[in-house]
Amino acid sequence: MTNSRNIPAEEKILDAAKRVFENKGMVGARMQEIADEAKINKSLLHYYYRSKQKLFEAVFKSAFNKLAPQIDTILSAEQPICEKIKNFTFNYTSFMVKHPYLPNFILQELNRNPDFVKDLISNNNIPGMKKFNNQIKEAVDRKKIRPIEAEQLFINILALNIFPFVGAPLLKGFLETSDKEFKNILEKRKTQVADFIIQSIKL
Amino acid sequence: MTNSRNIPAEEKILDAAKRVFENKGMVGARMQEIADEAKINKSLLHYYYRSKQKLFEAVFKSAFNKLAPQIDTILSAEQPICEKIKNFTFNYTSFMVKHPYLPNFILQELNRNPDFVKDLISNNNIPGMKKFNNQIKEAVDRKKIRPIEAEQLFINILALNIFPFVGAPLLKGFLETSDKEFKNILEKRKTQVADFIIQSIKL
DNA sequence: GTCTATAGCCAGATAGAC
DNA sequence: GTCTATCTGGCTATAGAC
Repeated sequence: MTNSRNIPAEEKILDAAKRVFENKGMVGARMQEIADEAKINKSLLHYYYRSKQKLFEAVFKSAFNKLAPQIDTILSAEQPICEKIKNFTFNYTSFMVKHPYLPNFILQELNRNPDFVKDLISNNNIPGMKKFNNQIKEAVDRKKIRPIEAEQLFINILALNIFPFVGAPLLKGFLETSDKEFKNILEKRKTQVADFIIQSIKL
Repeated sequence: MTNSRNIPAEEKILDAAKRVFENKGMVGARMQEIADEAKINKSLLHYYYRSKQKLFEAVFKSAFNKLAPQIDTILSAEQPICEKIKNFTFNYTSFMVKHPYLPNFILQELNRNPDFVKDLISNNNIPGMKKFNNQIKEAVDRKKIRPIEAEQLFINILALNIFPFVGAPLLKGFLETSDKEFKNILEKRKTQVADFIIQSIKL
């Protein structure tokens, strides 16, 4: 029964909530700020989402459901390993440049409440490590790549791709770069990270 | 004029504040919880540190001053590049296994307030990238390592070492490992990360 | 569905006795 | 220096008119 001509209030709220929560986190966010951002009365937030916690969960799930499929491609896409790494690196970094707060938001909230992960991953039909494990074992056995454990390779791939966004302020500090220069560095990483990894595992 | 026989209150407060802030962050921490943790009356916190903000800053600076010198060794230690990477990886991971909340705390707060970095790094007589830049350029020119930009290598080294701690809940979820197994994986990284990097840059 | 007003709680900070 | 009691403000959440 929502007003169907304009953008429905429920949607405006969720959009605003995403912006505020992703910036300030669950604890730092204020319902008033979300209402202002949505240009809507504060009590409507409760009308549509009952509580701050419920609104937060809607935002968090939506964010996680954006990130998880990206990561999943590394695990289960049907591609030779090197091609996979190249594609993932390029796609992931392109995506994150557009949503730079996303990884930080997710990691911050997961560290606050580590139990979240289990629900989310099992609900999200993620095939887990099995397939990736097999792919790496096979590639090692057939002497296509140097011996490496699938787990360690997986961590390395995620680390090299995700950390530049989570650690941006630290990196900017040590590198003494402006925001613009840093963006440039990220741009280069779209291809260089894959090269770095492949160089390390190729025979 | 502080009581000098027992552990001084000021010190007990700072210790307790470290534990609480590093767990909950500035916004999530409660003065009452810090007081309880220190087994001290809440108003003493204000007596010694005036405000939550001031207490937080003391904790944050102390944390940053633990982390920064570690990172600095990558930039300015007098060692051949490969040896440097091996030492850093081993030392950093050993250190972080003992303080697993530290990197997450620092990154979270830096993302909340990115301007912090400038003060901290300039006050901390960190020589910056210059030396590292020269070292890498020279190694490349003398054909000791494959061509790579110092900035990118620096980011890669930090990413591979820091991310496993910041991203632990996410990684545990995807890898489907228990805490114990994950600790084991980290243990292996003390040497494997260096091998991974060196493999990638060696000729 | 949308608004105003306010209840109810909790946290940081201070006053003031000892 | 340390304690108890309390002020003050800010925030989530709800009641109730329209």
